Amino acid sequence: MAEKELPRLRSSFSVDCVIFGFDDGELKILLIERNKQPFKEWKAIPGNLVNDDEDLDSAAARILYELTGLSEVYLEQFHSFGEIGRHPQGRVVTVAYYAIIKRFETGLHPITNYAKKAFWAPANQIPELAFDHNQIVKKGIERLRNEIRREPLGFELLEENFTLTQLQHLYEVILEKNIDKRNFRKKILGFGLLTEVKKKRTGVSHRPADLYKFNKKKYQALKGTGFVFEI
Amino acid sequence: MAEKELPRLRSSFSVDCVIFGFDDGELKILLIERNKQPFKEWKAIPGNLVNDDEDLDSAAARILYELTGLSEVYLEQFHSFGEIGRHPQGRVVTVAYYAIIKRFETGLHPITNYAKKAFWAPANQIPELAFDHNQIVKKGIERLRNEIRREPLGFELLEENFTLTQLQHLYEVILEKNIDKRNFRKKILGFGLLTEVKKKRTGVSHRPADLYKFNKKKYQALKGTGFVFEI
DNA sequence: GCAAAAGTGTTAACTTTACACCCATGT
DNA sequence: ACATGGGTGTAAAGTTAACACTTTTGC
Repeated sequence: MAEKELPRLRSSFSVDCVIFGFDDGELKILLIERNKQPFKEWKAIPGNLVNDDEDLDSAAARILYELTGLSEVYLEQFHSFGEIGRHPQGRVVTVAYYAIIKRFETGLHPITNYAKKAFWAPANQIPELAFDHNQIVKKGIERLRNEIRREPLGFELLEENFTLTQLQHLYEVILEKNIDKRNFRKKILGFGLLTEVKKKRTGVSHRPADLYKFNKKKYQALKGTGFVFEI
Repeated sequence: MAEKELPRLRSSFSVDCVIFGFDDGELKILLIERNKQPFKEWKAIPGNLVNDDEDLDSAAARILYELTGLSEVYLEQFHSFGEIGRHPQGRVVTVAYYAIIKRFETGLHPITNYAKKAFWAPANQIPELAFDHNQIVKKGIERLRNEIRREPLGFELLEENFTLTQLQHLYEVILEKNIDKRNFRKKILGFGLLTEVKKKRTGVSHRPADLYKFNKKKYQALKGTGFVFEI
């Protein structure tokens, strides 16, 4: 902790975001190095106080945008944390969101002053973080693991066009189990939600894989009629 | 709305509880009639501001206790609501919890001043409520419906000893679908989590049903080894 | 031609669904 | 004896799990 006396805040609330990306065959989380007290220079997940004229969802979207420049992103509230001593300057309840972004799309140019820098850390090697952020990250990962089985979130983590092997690998990493290739393909193609696109995947020294993209509109329509995506 | 000018609150947070009971073959929700401005005399779900020296979970437990006298109860946070205009007196973010209680155990003696009276309303006939409480109730019911399929919450709604028909009926009402009697029994007994107790169910003019109770300890143990309860 | 990942079907095990009759009690 | 809900098993359909070889490309 090692903080000096800081002014007391009035009771207040904030939003913190667990931002997931997938790269190098790993699930990653976006961290910042804080540029402000308290916990100045500590690593943390992006978060900030909510403005008086701002919804929670808008605050989460703003924080994400300030950090990544991305705006059309899967973003969902998952839990609020309000232990008495979680913030050294006063009572701050935080509402935690998780976001899923296509990692490759963003160059991480924080247009905000609260982050000295931003970087990706592997989800299973998160360093000690400010506040109760380790707890928030833990709960966020749990939630992602649960949700990704019943909602087609995996596609949000990959480029628009992807191979079935990439997709399978993503599920294997997040769910921490091996999946049979043939059964996986049978099931995922059986949903009829993937459209095959021109064969590509060039530059690899082996047979090039077919590329697919996820048909989001079709999923939305099916979902309305009671269809449940389930891996 | 029809409220007169009221003092502005500082930005603050509260806890609201969707309290479920099951009775007369119906899912019920505990409502109060408010005794205080704003929304004095409106119907609402129980809720209150969180004290400065109180965790969110403790606040939820306190509110439940004040209303029902119950304390060892399934109680879980499910969503926070923070739209800008949701509270007429200022910015109040509320953290919503749902609680599941054995309906018969409590006599509803509110030991609190914020409720004029408390009463049970059928979950599908909720009147117009104060604040955004209708929205909170709606989301709470959705959550219960999802959770009850994967967590053995149904038992929390019944008396300690119950018949399989009662249990089946509960699932039918909450999930809004018919369930085959033989298949239901096969599955639920197959988990090995129900212990048969002395035959009773007296006073009914037909063959008396066997009574069972849920073995919570066994469930906890199994859960630790990866077992998933699923209806 | 070799290394590397892509692609492809069948069978057995298991799970889910559908379905109908006799039983124990109170009146 | 009759009305009422309690209790029971089997077979077909569907789903999941296990498993191995050929194909296409770059080098």
